[in-house]
Amino acid sequence: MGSEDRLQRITMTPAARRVLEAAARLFYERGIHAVGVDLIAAEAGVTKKTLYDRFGCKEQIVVEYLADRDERWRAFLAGHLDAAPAAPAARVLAVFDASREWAAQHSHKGCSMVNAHAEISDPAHPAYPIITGQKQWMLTLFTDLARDIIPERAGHLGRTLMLLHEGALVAQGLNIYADPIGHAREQAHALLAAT
Amino acid sequence: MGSEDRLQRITMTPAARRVLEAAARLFYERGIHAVGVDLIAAEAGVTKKTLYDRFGCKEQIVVEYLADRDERWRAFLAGHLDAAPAAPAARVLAVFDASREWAAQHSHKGCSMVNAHAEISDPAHPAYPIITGQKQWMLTLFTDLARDIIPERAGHLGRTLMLLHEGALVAQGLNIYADPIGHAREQAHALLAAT
DNA sequence: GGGTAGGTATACAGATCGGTATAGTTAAGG
DNA sequence: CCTTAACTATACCGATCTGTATACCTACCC
Repeated sequence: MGSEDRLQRITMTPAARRVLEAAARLFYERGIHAVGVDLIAAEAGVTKKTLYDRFGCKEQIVVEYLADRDERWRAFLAGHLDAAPAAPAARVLAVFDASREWAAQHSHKGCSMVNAHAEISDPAHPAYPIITGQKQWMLTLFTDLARDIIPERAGHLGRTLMLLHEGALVAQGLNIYADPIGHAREQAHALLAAT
Repeated sequence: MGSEDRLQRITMTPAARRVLEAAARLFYERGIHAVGVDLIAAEAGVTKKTLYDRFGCKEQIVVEYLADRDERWRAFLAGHLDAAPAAPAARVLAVFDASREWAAQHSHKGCSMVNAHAEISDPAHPAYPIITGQKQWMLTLFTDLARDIIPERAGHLGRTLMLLHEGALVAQGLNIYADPIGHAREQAHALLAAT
């Protein structure tokens, strides 16, 4: 949480919000390097001057895009976990349910973090820790949930759930077959039942 | 096979080969849009004119890059499958072994097809069928292998293996934890043993 | 021995890139 | 009433982008 605060601190005026919305849509849909600031400004209905007054540089827009997406996803997931039954296995399945719903709404092209990682190679890039941070956080989450099921093999189970989840996101983005997240959920269910 | 022949047909002179090698390395490492033709030509020790005489346009270099990588991977995998025991389960594990070895050698940043898909949004792009084609081919392979184990649930098992495999490639590329492909192999083994 | 294929070297064209400069507008707040 | 923040509009900068043009070299092959 602290890391996002240090990175993502920008006066979120109405125009800035429109810029971020347009940038998020374009970056996700076409890729980061393929989208220029002129296009972002035009799509946001905003002058380039305003854009640069708010964000300073394109790199900062990228950082805000990923940090915002990360924040929204965590909040979305938290909502699903709060609404889920207390049974440990049900909470694991709630993660997959959240992912399926999220994918249907915002991400038909796979995980934005994975996609961004394909374009951002330099670990010194300010957006880099956001990408790896979310994945580490997800692994920790799965491991924590696994600890309530089989404490002695929490790490092992957590890593397996992570694999199923990431694989499902890729399969969903590349349209390899229908409803891979549902399939992953089913596999997770079988895995937990066998324990 | 037929589709690659139609797409990838370029006179592979020594200079063209050097261009392709440089482009493959740079595209994979830094992303496709982030790498310019001038850099490719310089790294290949070749004039821009030669580059354009061989490939015509940058897009064609991208196509050759992905088609070549796809071809190499399939040949690499075929070698591992040929060397594997005839037992169906062993052949499944051989795929994961091949992936682990391939990743250690050529791909520390995840699957080049998935990464390229993050940058190529347009399905009309000539490289698009190469990307989706490889994933479909892998799903078919897993399903065919699964058919020799439990014919009545081959599709189901094939999709699960695909999930584990894709998830492992992502986890490996993002460095989420150590040796995810080995972990996926282990899970595949447990899955087949339980059948 | 002349044509052709595969090169090198260099210069350039037109578009687009990220980013800046200048000038003016509008609304809120002490 | 005057300042300031948040904007619009437009023009511009230098760098970099994909792609082309011109001229020359060299080996091979019929």
